[in-house]
Parts: sequence; structure tokens; C-alpha cells
Amino acid sequence: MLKITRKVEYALIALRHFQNQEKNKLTSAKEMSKTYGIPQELLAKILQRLAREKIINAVKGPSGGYKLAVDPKTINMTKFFEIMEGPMGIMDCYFDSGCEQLQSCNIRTPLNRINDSIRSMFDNMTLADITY
Amino acid sequence: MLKITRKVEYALIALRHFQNQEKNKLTSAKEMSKTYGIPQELLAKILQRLAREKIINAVKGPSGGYKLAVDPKTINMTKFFEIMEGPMGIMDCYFDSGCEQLQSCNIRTPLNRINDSIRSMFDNMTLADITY
DNA sequence: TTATATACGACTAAATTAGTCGTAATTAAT
DNA sequence: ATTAATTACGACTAATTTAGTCGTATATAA
Repeated sequence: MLKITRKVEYALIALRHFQNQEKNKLTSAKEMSKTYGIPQELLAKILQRLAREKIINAVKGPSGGYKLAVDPKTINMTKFFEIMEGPMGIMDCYFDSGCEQLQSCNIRTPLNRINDSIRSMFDNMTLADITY
Repeated sequence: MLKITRKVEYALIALRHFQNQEKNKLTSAKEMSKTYGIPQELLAKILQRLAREKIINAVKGPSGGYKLAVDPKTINMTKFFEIMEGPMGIMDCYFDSGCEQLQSCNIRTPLNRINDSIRSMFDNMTLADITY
């Protein structure tokens, strides 16, 4: 419970990698998967996702790879998580409203407060903070 | 990602229920499962868990049930989550150290900071805060 | 032309979470 | 004493989510 997924974890590792890297140096999925011990195909998909979202740039062909496309300061963590995983909330009813129990539910309000605290914590952080 | 489980959710609903209740009134698992639309057997197991942890008292036999055993102010949320679910951390390596990637891992430190923030947020909350 | 990349969706496997079942023990009410 | 309602608890199954793989297409440097 309250765990981040590997998808997010791997994405963060990748981004941190790019930040520690010479600005225009390309890194391929293969190379990176070796360095960090991440399954290549999985990492590839994650990088593709980041590329689709214009967070990194992709260069095709031999000696291609990826590099950062934006300043990490400009991407806040809530947004980042939601790009990778969809809506973030500690309970489903924060977004979904398919809950049958809404009427009898006695914990919605307090859980929403907790949720908001977590979100605001991540709202106030950017990818750059993951660089320390 | 970053979700609480139903186990925790149901436990919170139950506790909130007891708080809104006359102090010594007993509520049975069956009754409560009806009121909140929670599968009875599942709720029963959760209540049993809370009873084992002395958070609620159990009374057996017909017209038995459960009631609060302690002041909710005295139970902090981190502890509560860990009673219900075991160690709480946004990534496994916070507790476990079976991670193969530790050497190459470049995000451990920042994730630990995030983890600590979340924990301290819950450390500073008690079950009573779920009552508001 | 070839080898090395990215792109992407469909698929499978593994792990976690949710829920059920069977059986025992306790006790109030009759 | 007997019965019915309750808690206690572990083993099991089902459902969902997460993790990882595969096949195929496209781009491009050498």
C-alpha cells in the first residue's frame, strides 16, 4: 500500500540519469537497461512514453537514443506521476465516482484531506528535486 | 499507485463508526457489513485483527459485537497502517534490502526523503483525525 | 544493404489484493 | 441442555493490478 510502481521508479531513474549526463549526450534504452539492471523492453516502453510526452527527445537509428528535452524544474511531480500512471489518489472515489457506498461512507472527507496533503506535497516538488 | 487498500479503508470506516457511536454500544460484524455494504466475512476478519491488536474489544455470543477499546487519539496513523498492512514505504528498499540494484540506484536518497515526508505526515495524525 | 535504434500494441506472467469457505469456540436466551 | 448468534482464524479461490515479453514496423547512420 502507498507504493510507487516500477514504471514510475524506472522513469525516475532514467530522468535522474539524464540530469547527471552531459546535456546533449544520447543514451539508448539498451545501454541504460544494462547500467541499471532494468528489463530492456520495459524500460524502452517507459522511455517511449516520456518521449511522447516531450519530456525527453528521441533520436532514431544507430547511435540514437534519448536525452532530456526540458528543464526538470518545469515538471511537477503530481503531473509526472499522472503522466506515468493516470490519476493519483489514495482511494478510487477521489476521481471515479462509481462508488456504491457513497451514501454510507463515513471516511470520505478525512481521506480527501489526506489525499490533498499528499498531492500538495507533490505539487510543490519538481523533477529537479529528485536530483538533490 | 499510492493507494490505500480496502483492508485499511474498511478498518477506518469501522473505527469511524465506533467513534460516532454511544461509547459502550456493541456493533456486530454482520450489522456493520449491512450498514456500509462491506462483505461480511472480510469485515469480520478486519475487526478480528483490530481486536487482536486491542484497538477494539470483542464480545462473543448472541448480541455480542465490538466496541472501541482505546481513545482514538492515542493511535497514530503510521502505526495503524502498519498494523493493518505491514511496513509502509513508497518503495520496497525502504525496509527490505534485497534490492540488486542498490549500487546503481540513483534515486534512493530523494525517494527516502519523500518517504519520510509521507511518514511524518501520518506520524502527526491520529485515528481521531479521521473523525474530524 | 545492413545493423541498430525507436515506436507501439498485444500478449503473458507474476504478484498483490479482495473475497469466500469451513470449522471451532463462546455465550445469551429459551 | 439445546439452539442460535456471535467471534476467531486459517486455508483457499477469484479478481485485479503490475511487471515483463514479444512481434512487427519504421527510421537512419555507416
